[in-house]
Amino acid sequence: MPRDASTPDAPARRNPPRARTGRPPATSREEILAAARLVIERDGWERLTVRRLAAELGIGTTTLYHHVRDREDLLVQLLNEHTDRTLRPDLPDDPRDRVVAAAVAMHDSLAAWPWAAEILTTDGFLARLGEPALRVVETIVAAAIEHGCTEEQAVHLFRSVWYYTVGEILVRARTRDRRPDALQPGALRPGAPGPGDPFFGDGVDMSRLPTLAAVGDRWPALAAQDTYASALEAFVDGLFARAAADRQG
Amino acid sequence: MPRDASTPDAPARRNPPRARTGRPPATSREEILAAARLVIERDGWERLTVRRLAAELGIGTTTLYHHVRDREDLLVQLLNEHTDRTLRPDLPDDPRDRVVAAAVAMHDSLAAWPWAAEILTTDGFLARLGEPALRVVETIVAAAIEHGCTEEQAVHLFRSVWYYTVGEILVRARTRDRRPDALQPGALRPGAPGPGDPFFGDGVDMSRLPTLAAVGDRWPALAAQDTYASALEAFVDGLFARAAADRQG
DNA sequence: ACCTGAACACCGTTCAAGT
DNA sequence: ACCTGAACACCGTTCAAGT
Repeated sequence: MPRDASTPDAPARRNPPRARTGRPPATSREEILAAARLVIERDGWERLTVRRLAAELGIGTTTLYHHVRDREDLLVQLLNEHTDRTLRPDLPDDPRDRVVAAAVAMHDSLAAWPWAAEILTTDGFLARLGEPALRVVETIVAAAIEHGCTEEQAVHLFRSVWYYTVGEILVRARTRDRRPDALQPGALRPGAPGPGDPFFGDGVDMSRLPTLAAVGDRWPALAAQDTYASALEAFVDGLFARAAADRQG
Repeated sequence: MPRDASTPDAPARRNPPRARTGRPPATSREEILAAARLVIERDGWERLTVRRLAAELGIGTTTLYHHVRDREDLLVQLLNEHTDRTLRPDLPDDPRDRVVAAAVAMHDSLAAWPWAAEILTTDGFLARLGEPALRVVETIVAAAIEHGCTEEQAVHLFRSVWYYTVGEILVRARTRDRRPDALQPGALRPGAPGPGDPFFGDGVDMSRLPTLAAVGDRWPALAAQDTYASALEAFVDGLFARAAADRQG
């Protein structure tokens, strides 16, 4: 029976107070996470599989399952380690600005690791977050209450901001770079849209969609502009205004 | 060389004006989509694979690739057919209300099919949408312009609303039902959180997260409440206000 | 006490050949 | 003109055994 795979190695295990019995461990949580980062950096995020990671470490695939519960557990541990290192927001005094700053910090930390997209939406993800990430959640909910929200409104506000943030990261992570010089696999496939093709209307009659037809090929360029923070501010202001109105009656 | 797999069968093919040569087609786009819907309804969305779908139709796996370009193309066709049937929003006269109504209609149509989550974020998804879905995009962008937005602001507004909507659908689709009577696979696994366990703080010191500690176990119940439409209204109002302020200087 | 080969039960996609 | 078996190149996960 393996020891609990999702818990970090107990200190006693790494600094044994007495001689251990049996085989020494072939690897550790730290080595596994380091190897995973190496694979991601060297071969790309798509190449990080349980089998590949084991091969990278020179251990049997099965052995990995003594240190991580499953693939998802590996990913959550990797992300928690990443937020541990990168999520240190500067927090303004004003509660409204604090909500925005905390959300932007969370967004930037997650968006910097495209593979985060794969686990952002898994069940109970929020509850599996490590302390640095939970601190940001705490910051947002507490600031919303400080601004005048009820506890319930504050939780709803966080959740709405979270949906927006997750959606932005997910869509962006899967949107291939459309710069003209970006050479993509499949870019020259006969069916693939090229620079000369219209963005909308592959077989659609655009005469009944005049606004989209007018935007036309400018859509991808407009969509590529980063308006996350500015729309977030609008969202937070709108949510605060609505919450205040709801409290009034 | 197969004919273009992503285009619907030409009418001439289904009603041949003269005798065809060669083998008659073993299946059609319509039969494939109908079989896919059957597999989803009967076996669940996770079970819809290219191989299973071919087996369901009684044809070789390879044959399917004459009718769909790849798995993603199958999914997009399936979703376009779904929106074709379900996306018929009632549109109010007021532009602001029209943006909200169109976004809610789009949300409800997509949220009703949990498997939509898998393709919502694929590259160029918006451009591959069918006419009913594009009509909703048109509605939102046009209404934003009617409300006073520039074309650019209107596109950005749509995109922000889209991120929020996609995030909501994705997170909800992957959040398992937490009602006490919901029996889940793995629910009795030793490591899985039970009703008695705290929601937050699996190994985290909650004393430094007082607000989350105070919310505690009530979080999942609060998170389960549907506030999509109400937060959407706040978002749209906030975006309109900000766009107006930006135009002022 | 810890590690592992081999197997289970699958995937999406493509090639070279049928019919 | 249309269809297909077989293969390619993989997956995550688990079992019954090693050492």
